[in-house]
Amino acid sequence: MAKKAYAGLDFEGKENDPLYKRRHSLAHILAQAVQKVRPGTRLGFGPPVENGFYYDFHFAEPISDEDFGAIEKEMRKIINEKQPFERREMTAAEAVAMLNEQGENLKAEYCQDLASRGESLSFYRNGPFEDMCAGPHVEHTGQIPADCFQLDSLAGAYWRGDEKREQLTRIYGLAFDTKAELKEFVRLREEAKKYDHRKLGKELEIFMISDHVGPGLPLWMPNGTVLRDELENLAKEWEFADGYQRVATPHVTDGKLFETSGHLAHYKEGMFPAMVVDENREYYLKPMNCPFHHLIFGNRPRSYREMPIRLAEYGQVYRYEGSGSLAGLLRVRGMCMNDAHIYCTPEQLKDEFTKVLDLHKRYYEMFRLSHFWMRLSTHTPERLGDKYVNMPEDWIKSEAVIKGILDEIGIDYQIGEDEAAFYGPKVDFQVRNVVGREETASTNQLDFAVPARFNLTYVGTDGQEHVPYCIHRAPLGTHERFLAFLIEHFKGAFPTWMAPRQVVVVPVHVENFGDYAQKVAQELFKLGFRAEADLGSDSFNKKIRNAATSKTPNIFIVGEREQEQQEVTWRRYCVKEQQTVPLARALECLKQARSRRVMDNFADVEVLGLV
RNA sequence: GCCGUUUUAGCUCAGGGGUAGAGCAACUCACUCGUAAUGAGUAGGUCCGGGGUUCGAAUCCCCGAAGCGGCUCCA
Repeated sequence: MAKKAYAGLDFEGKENDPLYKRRHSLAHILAQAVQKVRPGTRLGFGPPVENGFYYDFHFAEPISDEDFGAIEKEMRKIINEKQPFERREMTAAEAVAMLNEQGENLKAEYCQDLASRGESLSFYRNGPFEDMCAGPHVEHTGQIPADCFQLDSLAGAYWRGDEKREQLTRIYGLAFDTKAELKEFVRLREEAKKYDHRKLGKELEIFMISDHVGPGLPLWMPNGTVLRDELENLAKEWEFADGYQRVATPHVTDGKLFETSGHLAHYKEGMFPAMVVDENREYYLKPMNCPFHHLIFGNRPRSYREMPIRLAEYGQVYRYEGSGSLAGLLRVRGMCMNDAHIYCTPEQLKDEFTKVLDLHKRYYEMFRLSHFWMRLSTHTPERLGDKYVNMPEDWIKSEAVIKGILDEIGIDYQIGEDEAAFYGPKVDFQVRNVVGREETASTNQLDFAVPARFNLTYVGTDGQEHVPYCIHRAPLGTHERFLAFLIEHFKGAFPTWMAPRQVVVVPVHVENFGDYAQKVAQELFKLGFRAEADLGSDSFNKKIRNAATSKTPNIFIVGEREQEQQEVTWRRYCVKEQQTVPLARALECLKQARSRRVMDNFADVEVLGLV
């Protein structure tokens, strides 16, 4: 069931899909229009993509999205002209000569490469425009509805994805089957902005990023810290049950540690620069926890009898991410990993790796993340000794083991060729949440190289020393990314067990029922709930509104009847109906919801039925 | 890091060469209300930072920072 990955998109077998063809043809139409509006513009690539198409251009003069109107107008004109697409083939020499004569040096270069690989070159012409292209296309431009596309955005993009090459200007366009679908896509995208974790994180006071500290270094506010703590408690419980032991290690270290591990050789530019102190020792902020765990494992001789050894840590790490790639909590420079390293024997590898993948599934199912798939990142033999450790047999063997496990588990997976870590293959989990954000939630690696560098061994049944395998695993990835993802998935409304404020008690009238409200809040507080009575001077309606806009999962309303009967009227954030129940029962239900980690932020989940 | 773009009160935003405006939030007073905004008042700004042009810059120009959309990278 392995699929070939196409840069995050799966176009396999879609070339003949009519929408794919229209998007592809629209890219050509865009290029034709741009060259009309801006003569002398050179062409890069212009493929169809998930929601439309793009084309990369090299402009003589900078362009802005204010030019979109003119370009779109030209595109619609081309569509009106019903230009037929005509395919022709050329020899490489002819094509290169023609492209060079046209001044299309980028295309000519690519053409050269294809020709040297002996590939045949096809060209598509429509109207005055011709582009080297594998096709297929619509028969004529009139087959594209003029109201089903729009130009979307402008972006920089390197020629052939290489940052050392020319920076081109990419124009993105959206295109769908119908105008309604286009409008719906734009609407949903706007809607999703309301749930962006950066917006909700600010509104709900979850985290802040201050320029006084620096970009990519989030400060977790009280509400956000509750979320982290709850997540951490969950992980601790599950890891305890799975036989993990917790460890804690420093944020800085002598750089020799990362020389030994190989990280300094492979990822130095991704680390904060060294601090030189005492006797010119170079200290680094740690970008990874593994070498520390390796030292703990290697602290004394180990026997096969105590394997596997599973060392877990919520470890804070620091990576110098490029300034342009920072994004809210999704890409930061200081982050806390749900990290662990499992040291095991070759015989235990399959079992341990399977358990790790199963743990992922448990988390995703629990958080109702139903759209996830795996990506197996493998090595390429040509880059052994350079990007990858030169241990060809271990690569082949371990990739086969992991493939076997993935096929057995039966979750969809893609192969990411040439994307492994330097010390072994990776298995990433890719997740999509309810607002459509797609992220790598966690990356897990098999490591058959670094333990040996730390001289890690265990004594086997044969009395000989063996080097253990190491599984790096982080099912919740980092606090930062995972919570960013959850904030959006939950649209800011957390289940009772996680919610920063779990219950707010609202009296109908403060003077008359304020004392009872306070008593209810006290009861909740005694049970360890994060609860509060709203005794302020706002109107009753305003208090309900405040409780709702703060996305507090439970509102307890108390008035005359509730006070007399020792009841509360329970209104859940996500549910329209409310119910009046005895206080004792409400407390018991909440306790259950908390201890069972019920996902009561979803409307279909019942809470009152828990007792 | 690269390309494009944005930055005005705690928040969301309007304005624009003659030294700033709204709503919400905050604070004060009155109101005490049965299911999503009670009313009145008060206070609040180095218009991102630095330089330049100008009689005068928040507004125009240059440099920088940060945010956003992409690209590159992502142990």
